[in-house]
Amino acid sequence: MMSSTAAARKNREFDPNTFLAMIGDARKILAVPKKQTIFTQGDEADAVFYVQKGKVKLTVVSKTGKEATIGILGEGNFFGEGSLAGQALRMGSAAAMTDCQLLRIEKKAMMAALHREHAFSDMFVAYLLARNIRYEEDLVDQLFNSSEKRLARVLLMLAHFGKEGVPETVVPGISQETLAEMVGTTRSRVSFFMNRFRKLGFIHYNGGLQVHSSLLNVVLHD
Amino acid sequence: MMSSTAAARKNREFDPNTFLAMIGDARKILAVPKKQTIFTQGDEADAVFYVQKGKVKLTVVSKTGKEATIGILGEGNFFGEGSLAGQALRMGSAAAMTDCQLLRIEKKAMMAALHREHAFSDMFVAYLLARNIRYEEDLVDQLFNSSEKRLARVLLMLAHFGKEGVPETVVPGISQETLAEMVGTTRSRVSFFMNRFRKLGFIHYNGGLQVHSSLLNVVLHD
DNA sequence: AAAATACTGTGCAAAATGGCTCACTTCCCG
DNA sequence: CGGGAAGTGAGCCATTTTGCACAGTATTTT
Repeated sequence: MMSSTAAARKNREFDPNTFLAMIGDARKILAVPKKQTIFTQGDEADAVFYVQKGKVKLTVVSKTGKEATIGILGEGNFFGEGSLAGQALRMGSAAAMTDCQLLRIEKKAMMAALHREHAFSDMFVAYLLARNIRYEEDLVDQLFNSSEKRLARVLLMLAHFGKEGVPETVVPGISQETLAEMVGTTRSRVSFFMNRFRKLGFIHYNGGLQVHSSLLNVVLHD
Repeated sequence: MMSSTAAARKNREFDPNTFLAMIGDARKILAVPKKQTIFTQGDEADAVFYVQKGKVKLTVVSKTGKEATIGILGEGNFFGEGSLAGQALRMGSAAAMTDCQLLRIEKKAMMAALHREHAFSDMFVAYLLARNIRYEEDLVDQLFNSSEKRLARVLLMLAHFGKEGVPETVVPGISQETLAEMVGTTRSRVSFFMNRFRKLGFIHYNGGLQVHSSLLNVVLHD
């Protein structure tokens, strides 16, 4: 789940401008206001998106109605790439968590660019590799850890940690419900652990939610 | 987890020969006997592998000693690609489950080929996209489903289902222990469910383990 | 073929989790 | 500004899952 932090950091190499230049004009810049839907599970999938600014939430709804949050993407991330691999329909939904500036790139144009420009496909391969690593980590996390540790990990990944490990405010307006969907547990459980973390001084409410790096102890220790 | 079936099917386009031709000679063909280790978590990572024949198991060991199986890869799959993304050390281990024929490609050669040959990088991008989709599915599966359903899904993915949905023997010699590591539960739980599946006629022991497609009902229904 | 190993089927108590309810508190919108 | 919707903190109890422990059955090894 999530990805902003780690991915964005690893993806410094993806310069939006260089990127833009390569696509030509089969791309549109979209200004999406907070809370607006970008696409919905089941829609036809014929374009890839790139986040230039803002945060996007990806979710999936199961046959039984349960909802899961697959990731929260920030600047420098792609989403909707499934379409490139032949998925005709969106397997999940995407919505803006904050006001966003997105790039919408037609599947055709994207594939043409990938095939044409070395630098572009090099970049995209690097991106996909980074993404793969993150999915693998998430999966391992699910296989190994308890919901408490998974929550701690999600919080740490959502926190940016500015210059000196200074606690930074986590994506403002992320509800316990969403956290539960990312961790794969219930909201009441999240509430329970959040309070525990607060009592132990690992997190702090100050208008927004702040995460202290000592929360790492929860992830590392038993 | 796993991947042989789905991935292998989607990856028909990856013709080993075409593939081989593009790499030049910075690749070695390895014949790895069953049960032999290919690389170990913590080793230096300076090459990518490609499965030409056989099954390979990828595992990770947690700080607390727990073991998880990330995937079982068959023909047409790559592994160890983390190295391409800058991971200096192996994040997990790889071992041959059957006698294998592998291609070992030096990181340098791989990156050069990706940068040089359009067709090759097109192919690799397609591969990575497919891989991403599988990881996403696995993650969603973990977030949504009970361990019983996850086990059912793993069994279905391991089964090949030849021509007409005919039950095929699952990777011979896969222990309940390994299944437990893939599903993210305990062996006793796997034993419990396997017996349930057997009593309900979803699976069948005949020398090896056979999976009946009706097992799908477990995944689909409540 | 005997001995040593690996696998599997069960049973059980302890611990973790899922699902609800209910009482606040906040925040947003008309 | 009031009302309503959304988000939180708690508590409770039925289930599920974990963690062992053990005995019986294959498999391998020597």
